[in-house]
Amino acid sequence: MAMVRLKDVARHAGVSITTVSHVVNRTRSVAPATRERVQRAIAELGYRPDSVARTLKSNRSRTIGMIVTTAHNPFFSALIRGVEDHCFASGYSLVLCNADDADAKQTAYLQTLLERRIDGLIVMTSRNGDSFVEALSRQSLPTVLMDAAPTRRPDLAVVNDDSRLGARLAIEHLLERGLGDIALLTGPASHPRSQERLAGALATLHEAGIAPPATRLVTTNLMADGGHAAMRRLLDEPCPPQAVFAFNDLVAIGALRAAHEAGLRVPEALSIIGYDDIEVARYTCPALTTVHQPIYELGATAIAQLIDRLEHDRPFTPLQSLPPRLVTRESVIAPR
Amino acid sequence: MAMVRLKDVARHAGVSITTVSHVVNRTRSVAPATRERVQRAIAELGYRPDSVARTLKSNRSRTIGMIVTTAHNPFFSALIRGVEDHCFASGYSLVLCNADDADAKQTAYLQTLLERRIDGLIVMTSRNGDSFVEALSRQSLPTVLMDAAPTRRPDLAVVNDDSRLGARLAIEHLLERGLGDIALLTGPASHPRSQERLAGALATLHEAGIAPPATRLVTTNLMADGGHAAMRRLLDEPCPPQAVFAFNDLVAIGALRAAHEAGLRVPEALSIIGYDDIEVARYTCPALTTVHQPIYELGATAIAQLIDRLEHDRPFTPLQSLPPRLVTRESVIAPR
DNA sequence: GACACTGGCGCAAACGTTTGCGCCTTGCGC
DNA sequence: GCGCAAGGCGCAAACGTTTGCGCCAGTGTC
Repeated sequence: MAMVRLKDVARHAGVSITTVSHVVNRTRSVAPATRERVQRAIAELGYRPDSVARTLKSNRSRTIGMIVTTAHNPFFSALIRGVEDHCFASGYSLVLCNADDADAKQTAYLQTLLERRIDGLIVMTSRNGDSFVEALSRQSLPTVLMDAAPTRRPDLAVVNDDSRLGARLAIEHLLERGLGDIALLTGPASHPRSQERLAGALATLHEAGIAPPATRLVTTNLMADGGHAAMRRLLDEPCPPQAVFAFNDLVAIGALRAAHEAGLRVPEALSIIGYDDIEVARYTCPALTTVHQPIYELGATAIAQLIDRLEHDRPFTPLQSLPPRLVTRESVIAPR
Repeated sequence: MAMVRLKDVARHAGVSITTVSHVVNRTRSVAPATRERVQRAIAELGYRPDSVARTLKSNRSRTIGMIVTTAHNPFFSALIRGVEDHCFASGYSLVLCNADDADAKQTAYLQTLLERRIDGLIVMTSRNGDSFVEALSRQSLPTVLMDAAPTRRPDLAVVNDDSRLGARLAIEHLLERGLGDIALLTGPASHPRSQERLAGALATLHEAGIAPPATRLVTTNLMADGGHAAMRRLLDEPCPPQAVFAFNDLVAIGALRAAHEAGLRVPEALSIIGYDDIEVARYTCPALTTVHQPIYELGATAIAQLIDRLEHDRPFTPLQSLPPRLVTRESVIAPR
């Protein structure tokens, strides 16, 4: 079925292509009678404007690219969801790219996206490689970085959760419950959020006069298997910790499982607190006490800002940090 | 930074636009000396072809659309991942659309995608609305349906897991363990996979001479909260079942949680089996016995077939059913 | 030495839009 | 009755490619 074009509509309505275009785009006034004739022709023929030709001519694609490191984390589904909803509502399309944190792949994706003339970009990777950052900075492409350090560039914005605060909430909660011997299940050193959480946790402990020994800091891959392995290492030690702060829920779930396998009751023998509040966190046994990130809102904020910039060229807010909050469930021991 | 165009390269290399284009696309022979000159010019200027203009002219966008109902199910992350990886490897881009199973939204997305001249489409929705199916059938757009009934249309292929077999595996496993009183936690009647699983389960039970009463069939929304609610209803009955077959893992996890809350030990007092084998299934306590779907492969198969069709116009295989397999963990009681 | 062929390349017309420029026709003021 | 503004519309040139057609030079054939 051949597509209907502007010229078909024009012929059918007995006007010029120009007029049809102006009717479609409301871009100059057209006599009511003509307009109606054109609109009828559009409806009868089922005309839909070709967005490829539009893009070529007008240099706007109404497409935004999103590069993520997929990490197998349900966290991302919710995030993408937040982005995608808003895109749709504003008539934008989303091109999704899983970059695996591989610098070469990120850069390749960026190239592809540029070739497709995306209007804006959202990047959420745990590590931004050099060649990627460099390639990005050569463009003047409105970009929102998630999980990154703030910058001064006017075409770059950052949207984050306030991980330092989140970590503080977690640690304070444990301390309030009388739990002073806390192990930290961190992420890789290249992961900005992990570093923030680590800094926040350490600062809070420090204020309480606690300086955890090196054995209480275990690096994980931020996935369930990593949490599991880390917890086992901790439990092998002569004197296991009273509590564990896992830097995300997947890690906490792995830790939970390791404790279960070791026959340790949570929270009686060991308290565990997570971070993210992914969907399943409330369904684990025991249900996971965790720091809630406004995941969907994080995505929505990023895209809202981007589209706002594109549509009304409003300047970027350089940094937006959304506050996390504590969700108390069952995996931390009740106060005595 | 203005983009480099074909004409810039042409000027720089002292040849015509035509020649540069042919060098880029390897589409007709060019004298070695000239070719090298052109290639050098391309490298020096950093030329990258504009895929929008290409699409306009050649009517191929190297873009494929994917419409999913996001259902908050980690299942989808893995699936999308499978699709996306293969897309990237073949130089295609993926436009992602969350349609929420809303017919109007699905149709709207389809329109948008058509306007963008996608080359192919992958649809995974639990229910394909009428207006959507009709709009789709008016196009001759190569499309792979996942989770749908096979069709005879040459531009439509279906990729599935063999849910009937999967259900059989689950039920047989329970029967082997001496569990005859089984409740089924199904999905909505509009969900093709659920119907297949239901049919498979019922058939297997029937062969064993068992016909479950209506109270043993509970419909859920295929999410954790639904599984939780369904399980509670079941436990409220005077005589709860010995075993539960949940039609996906999220439902199983909800059920697990409900059993836990009711103080019922799994699997000693109640056996639970799931479906999908999502990442977290192995980390629940007890770890979930479930039917493993080759999720990533499902996605990979769909996209591989689609791209194969687009690139080498190989005809579609109308139906591919990938075999699931049983994964035995801890949530079903051991044989006596 | 005329001829046909071939390899190497360029011209220019598409693809489906958007948009600056400018041409009519009216209507109004004087 | 003339001038002028304004409203209503169309022409044609872009946007950056791909590609059919055809030109030119060089080579081999009889």
